[in-house]
Amino acid sequence: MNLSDAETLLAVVRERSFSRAAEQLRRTQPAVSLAVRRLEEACGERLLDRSSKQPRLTGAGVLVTRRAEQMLRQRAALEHDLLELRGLQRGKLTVGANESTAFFLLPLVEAYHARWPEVKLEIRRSLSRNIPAEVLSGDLDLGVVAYDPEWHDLNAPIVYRDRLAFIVYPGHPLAGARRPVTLARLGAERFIAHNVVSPYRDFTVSTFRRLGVPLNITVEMPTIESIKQLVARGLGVAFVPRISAARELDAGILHEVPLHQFRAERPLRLLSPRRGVLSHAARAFADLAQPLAADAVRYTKKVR
Amino acid sequence: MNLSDAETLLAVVRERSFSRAAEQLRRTQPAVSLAVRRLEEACGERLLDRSSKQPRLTGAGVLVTRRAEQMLRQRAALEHDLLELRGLQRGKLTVGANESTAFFLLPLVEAYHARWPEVKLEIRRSLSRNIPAEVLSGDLDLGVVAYDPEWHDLNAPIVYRDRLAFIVYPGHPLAGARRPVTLARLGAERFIAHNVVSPYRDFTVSTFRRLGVPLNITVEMPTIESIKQLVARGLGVAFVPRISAARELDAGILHEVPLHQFRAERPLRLLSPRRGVLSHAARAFADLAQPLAADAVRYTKKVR
DNA sequence: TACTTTCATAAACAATAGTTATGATGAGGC
DNA sequence: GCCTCATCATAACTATTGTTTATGAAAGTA
Repeated sequence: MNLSDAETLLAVVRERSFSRAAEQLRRTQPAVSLAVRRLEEACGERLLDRSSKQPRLTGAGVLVTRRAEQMLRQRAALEHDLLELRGLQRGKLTVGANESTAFFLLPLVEAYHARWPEVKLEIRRSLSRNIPAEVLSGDLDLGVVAYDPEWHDLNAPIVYRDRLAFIVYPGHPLAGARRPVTLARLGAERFIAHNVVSPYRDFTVSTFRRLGVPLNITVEMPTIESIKQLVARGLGVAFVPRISAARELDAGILHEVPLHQFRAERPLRLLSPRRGVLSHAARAFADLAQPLAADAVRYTKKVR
Repeated sequence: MNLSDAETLLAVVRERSFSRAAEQLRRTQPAVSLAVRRLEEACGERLLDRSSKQPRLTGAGVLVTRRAEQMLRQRAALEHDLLELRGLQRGKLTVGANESTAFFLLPLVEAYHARWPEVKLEIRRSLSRNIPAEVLSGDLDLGVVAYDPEWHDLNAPIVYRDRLAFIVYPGHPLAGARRPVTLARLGAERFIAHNVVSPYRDFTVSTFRRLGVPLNITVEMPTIESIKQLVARGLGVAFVPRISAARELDAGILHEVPLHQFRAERPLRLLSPRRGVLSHAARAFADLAQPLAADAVRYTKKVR
């Protein structure tokens, strides 16, 4: 059984004539006759009674047309689905990020969702080092990491440059500092740190050690959000990715203090499979990330 | 888009391999590759991501397989429908008859329905003279009439021989008559007649006239059923098709009186289109009518 | 009865799908 | 790290299928 033959049968029924059906389908009349015959042979039943003036459906013909209509409806629905998918009125997109890079995604998610509300966008927390493999395996459509995986089958363009910001609460003695502060002056501070191993944390610990400055970590918290809250309440100071504290810094809830001798800047990269198929939804996300990234780069440069 | 290509895609997804799918479908591997590619070209989307070890469905692929499954399910359902139709577990059959021939159909309907309860059997009352045209036009699948239409495009085999029975109520003076009664003795009877013009009635009226016997019609009734009831209550006598009174005659509610000089026997014919398609349901009905008819013929002959 | 319309059929041609042979690519074993 | 095996892609060729052109048969219509 063949969809185009089914279409032909329906045309014959609709037009009540083989020749008119042929005309409408831009075929010749024998082609229509043969199509109907093919169907009849496939079904082992006569589908049209040609004995009277107008072709009439037989009982079997009624069954066949009913099912054929269903099938063609499915095909039409599929075409519609695909159009939607292409127009991003449908689809699913899973982006992997770890806790700190997730902050970078927030404004992107917002923009993406505003533009294409019908695409289901999922940000999946994942261990930074697993993300490349997950992108490659297809578990993730895209990934955001703070390092270059240097895998030949992954694209990993830089989409953002973030840096660690040293934050304090507004009443802190350093809060108003205009000029960069030396790291040595932080030896007396009580630090609130992330209890997850990350490149940022490693860098911080090793830099302090190198300069012989004591790093006094008094509290460890599982999320950046909780770290910011503690800092805002004056319980300590912290290093956090700047993007993750942007809102609080703007609002004056937290203050950033510029530092000498400490520059923890990491480019964020958007990982996508080089060979695999990027969905329309993923491509749109990447396209959206690019200009936003440019802005972000300019912004961080200006501030720095 | 093509159902067999859709099947191929599903096989690839199921087997997670082009070559295994090919094996299962009794095709070569390139045939499978081409089928998938055809689908992809038809959709304008990649459907399978071949970059990883196992082919993976893309978003578009998920949409396509979902719809393809639906379509194939429809096709399977259609096959099932056709099997049912062929096995008479489904279908519809419309048989045309007029009021008197309908009685002939009663035992047939019973037998047919008992054998194939899933076939919707409709007995449609129709004017006798219209039935041939309705069979030909397809409004009726079959027709039963008491005359030979002699249309070259209708089959009209005799399936039953019925005759007019002269019926009286059990207490009637003629009720017990062993030997045939002459028509002249009926001149004093009060007749209950059908108020519909029919070959039977015409024959009766003209026979009485020819023999100079008065035909005293005191009541006219619209249905045979009502005539029988009046006769049973002793309100008069009547001529009715024997088949229509068979039950009452057997039960002794009515008595048949054999007559001299009066033999109104008409063969009932089953009309079917000679060129058009007979449904399985109709053919089964005709096949059922044939042996039953033979019995009936023997039976009436015996009684006569 | 001749004419017209409609569908069926046959032969030739065109298009499509399938096969064989071979190449590219990546995974796994040594 | 190199080789081998497995898997899918590609190209050329072949087979199959579908379409057209040409014609015939049947039935309705003037």
